[in-house]
Amino acid sequence: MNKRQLCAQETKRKLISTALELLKEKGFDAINVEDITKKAGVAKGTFYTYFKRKEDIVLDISRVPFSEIAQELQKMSDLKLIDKLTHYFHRFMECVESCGINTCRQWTRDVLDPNNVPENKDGQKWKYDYEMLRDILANAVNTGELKKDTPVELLAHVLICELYGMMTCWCMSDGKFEPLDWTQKFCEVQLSQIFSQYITNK
Amino acid sequence: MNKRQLCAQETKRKLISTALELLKEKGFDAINVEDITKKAGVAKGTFYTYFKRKEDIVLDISRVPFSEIAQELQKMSDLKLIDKLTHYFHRFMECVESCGINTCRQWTRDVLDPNNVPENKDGQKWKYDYEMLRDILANAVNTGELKKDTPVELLAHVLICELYGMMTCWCMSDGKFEPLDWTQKFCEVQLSQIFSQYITNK
DNA sequence: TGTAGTCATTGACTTTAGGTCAGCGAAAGT
DNA sequence: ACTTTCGCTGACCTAAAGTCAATGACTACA
Repeated sequence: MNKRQLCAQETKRKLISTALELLKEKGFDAINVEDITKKAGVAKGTFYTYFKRKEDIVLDISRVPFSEIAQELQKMSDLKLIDKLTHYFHRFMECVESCGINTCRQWTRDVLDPNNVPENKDGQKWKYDYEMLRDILANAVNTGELKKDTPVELLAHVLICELYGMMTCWCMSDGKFEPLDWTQKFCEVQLSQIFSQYITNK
Repeated sequence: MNKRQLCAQETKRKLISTALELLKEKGFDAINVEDITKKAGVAKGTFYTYFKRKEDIVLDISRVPFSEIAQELQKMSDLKLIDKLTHYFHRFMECVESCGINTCRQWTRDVLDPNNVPENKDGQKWKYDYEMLRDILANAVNTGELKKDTPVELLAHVLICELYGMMTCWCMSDGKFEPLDWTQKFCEVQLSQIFSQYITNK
């Protein structure tokens, strides 16, 4: 990687971190592209070298932390199903919370943006999350931790709805509850409940 | 109500129904205020007599159908808890689906809009829905259908997250699954599961 | 029935901010 | 040393949200 590429990478990183700061502080609608570029020390046009639209930078902000969760899960294949799911829920909400409610709110709005929903775009993130959960469950069926007749897809769908719903409700509530507390309670009280009739005692 | 007020009411109704048509067809971002007013046969300025911002009309579209659900539930006080909840989930998703995915998507984006989140604004709709569910559960505790030690708030929260999550995921999926089918399956397979340890056999 | 007042309606106008692009110059390639 | 590449610049463009003074049909009251 040569000097020019390093500079470009640094500029993009600077834009993303500056945008995150401003988003946390003021929210997406209250800032404009020039606010971001001025604070980052570049010209307005530079923004559009890295992001097609103002909204796109929000999706980039979350990309790194979320991709880490997937990597973590692969290293935990020996954990029990409930513990694995608890970890996933916990880490997901941890990412959500660390980005701040303004960022998370705009991220959700972005993902619901018709421009991002079509195939292969960021609106499909929910699908990767769903598939990850489905694979975890399917794996538990294979290892015999869950019964053969477990409705894997339905349960994965229930879980993904719960997760995204928790995030959505948190944003709607304007941060009136602690997402990590609720997640923990949910995992403690409801996770085993949801799986009770499918879990074996192996 | 005099002629002038009737005309005004009719104009607003016309704007709302025209907007719903256009939203279903093209989506929020693809239409502008003039598209709505032209098709409704009024001038652009008239729009702003009834709605402060372009976004506000979407919230009004959903107000009537959703308020009907609350009324229905009050007439069903003799139903069993699970049946009551099943009805609520079913009717909620029916409203969601009948508005069309574009409208629903924008409605969710609207409700997440920082301008609508503060106290007393439409962003708090989730709270009314949560309170409605909480009251249904609290009532079931009073009648003895649920045990005294039922964690009413946690369960109401789980349900509201599931409901809003289902809607959010449907929008994100670009309509790749049938919300009514999924709701029905969820109610059949999971509702009794969620309450299993709290339900009495009275 | 006449007249003063109200208010829904109008559409030209303002404003704002997202997005474009031709040109620049430092770095890379030869 | 010369050419090419490409990240960066910022003045400029443009679309569309939102404003407002003027209008005239309707209401209210004498």
